[in-house]
Amino acid sequence: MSELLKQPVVKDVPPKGDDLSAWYTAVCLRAELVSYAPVRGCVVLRPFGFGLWENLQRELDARFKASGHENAYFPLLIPESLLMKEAEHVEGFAPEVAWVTQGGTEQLTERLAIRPTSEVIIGTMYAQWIESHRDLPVLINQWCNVLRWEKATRPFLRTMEFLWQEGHTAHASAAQAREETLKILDIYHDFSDTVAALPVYAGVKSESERFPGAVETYSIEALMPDGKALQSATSHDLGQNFAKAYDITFADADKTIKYVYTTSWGMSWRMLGAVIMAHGDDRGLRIPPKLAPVQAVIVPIVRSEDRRALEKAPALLAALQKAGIRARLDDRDQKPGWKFAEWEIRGVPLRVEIGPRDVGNGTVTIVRRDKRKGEEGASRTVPIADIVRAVDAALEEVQANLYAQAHEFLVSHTFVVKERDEFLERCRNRSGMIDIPWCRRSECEAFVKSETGATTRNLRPLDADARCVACGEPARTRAYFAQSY
RNA sequence: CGGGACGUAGCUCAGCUUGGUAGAGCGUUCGCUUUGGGAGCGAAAGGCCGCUGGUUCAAGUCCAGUCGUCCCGACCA
Repeated sequence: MSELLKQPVVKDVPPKGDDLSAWYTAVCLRAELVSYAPVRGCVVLRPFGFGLWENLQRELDARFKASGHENAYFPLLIPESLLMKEAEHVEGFAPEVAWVTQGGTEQLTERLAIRPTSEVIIGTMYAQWIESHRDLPVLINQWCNVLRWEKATRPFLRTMEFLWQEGHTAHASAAQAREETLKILDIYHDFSDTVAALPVYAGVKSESERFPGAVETYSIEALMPDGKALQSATSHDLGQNFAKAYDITFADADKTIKYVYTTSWGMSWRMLGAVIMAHGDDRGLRIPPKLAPVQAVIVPIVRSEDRRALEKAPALLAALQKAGIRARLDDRDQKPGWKFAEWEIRGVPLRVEIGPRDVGNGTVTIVRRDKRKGEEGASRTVPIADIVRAVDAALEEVQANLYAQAHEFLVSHTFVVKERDEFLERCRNRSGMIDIPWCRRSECEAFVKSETGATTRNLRPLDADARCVACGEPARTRAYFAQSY
């Protein structure tokens, strides 16, 4: 048999390396994360996909709460007159705002924007709520949907309507606002590392990549297998820009009236797109255990004359669930091989097999999704009495291994470049994250973009005097350049 | 929003050039045999040929418009 024919055959999922776009879309649909809806640019988030979102939500929300934030909910619609107040902000979002112009059968006298983000409506409310320095800080987050009239869309990465969380805080001083902005950046970084198993670069955005109306924007940036970067979350220090536009003032301890300093920050379901693309393989998804809606699926193997495995399985399921493991029993009338393939496409981290052999021996077989079939450590057989401990341990191993693989990819595709020609060529051919000393000039960035398609992803402090690799001017920062999603 | 491709069964597609009875594979349903890597045989169901209009005795097929999808750019989380 040829090497080609020995490869596992996966129906409906093209090889990841051939065409990442085709693979990505096929996997999202085939794993039943999303369906296309009869609405342009929108998707239905199916139960398995929503399960991913719920886990992201639970993990992030816990971190927000632990750092003193509370959840609230603000309206979907924003009156046009309010939206227009912050000039830079309006200009940034104008091309992608959708408008409600009619209510019932009557034309509205004032158009209502469907929120593309909620700085405006939340800022307006903060102006009413905040009077004294004793009212600060205000630390509020909301989980909601937003709408942006996108021209080209893909599941999770860019849809017109998407789910996200947006935090909005108000502070008495610039230093406190900056501290908050960075604290949230750390939370996103930690979430990405420990839950999504996705190493990222965190840093500040260049001027041209900054959020409309922000003083500084910070981001975490992940690297995708095709060498393009994916901005996975942003945290904005808005300074007093929004406070001045929406008149958010407070009486300080020194009896003077001052504008507050605000921040805003968000992570969307785009993060799930990053997880799908970064971790998946030719057999489908590989979901980090901490995000997986189903962490372990029990597949009983029965024969017509021997159905004992099916009888044993519910007790295994109960044991796992009692230990807090998100387990599922697949007792459908399908062949085992069919179920193996099905759950692999869906990226369930562990499969627990119990068949006649296991029943005889009092064991179960645990198979890891992150490893290839036959790879060392891919499967282990353990006594039934040890199932909870063994599954827990294996889940941790999968989580750690997915991170390690993604980390290896990021490190091996980050290039510290000193020569201009090499820099431009690596930007052009999507080598990965191209790390250079940079002059921080918008003209320089614009030139690189027009030449190669790459822009700065984010910046961090310069460690030693150097010249900008792109243009030769004195460098003022280090920058990661890459083409981006 | 520019360039390109495409909308026919749940899915992947053939049929269109040259107008004349709606097709295949996979999937689905039922039955029997199977079950440690996507089973076999038999039977069945399943279609406003994206939508609107035009040409024609006759349109899946030709023409126009429209909506949607995918790819490549520009824009964006």
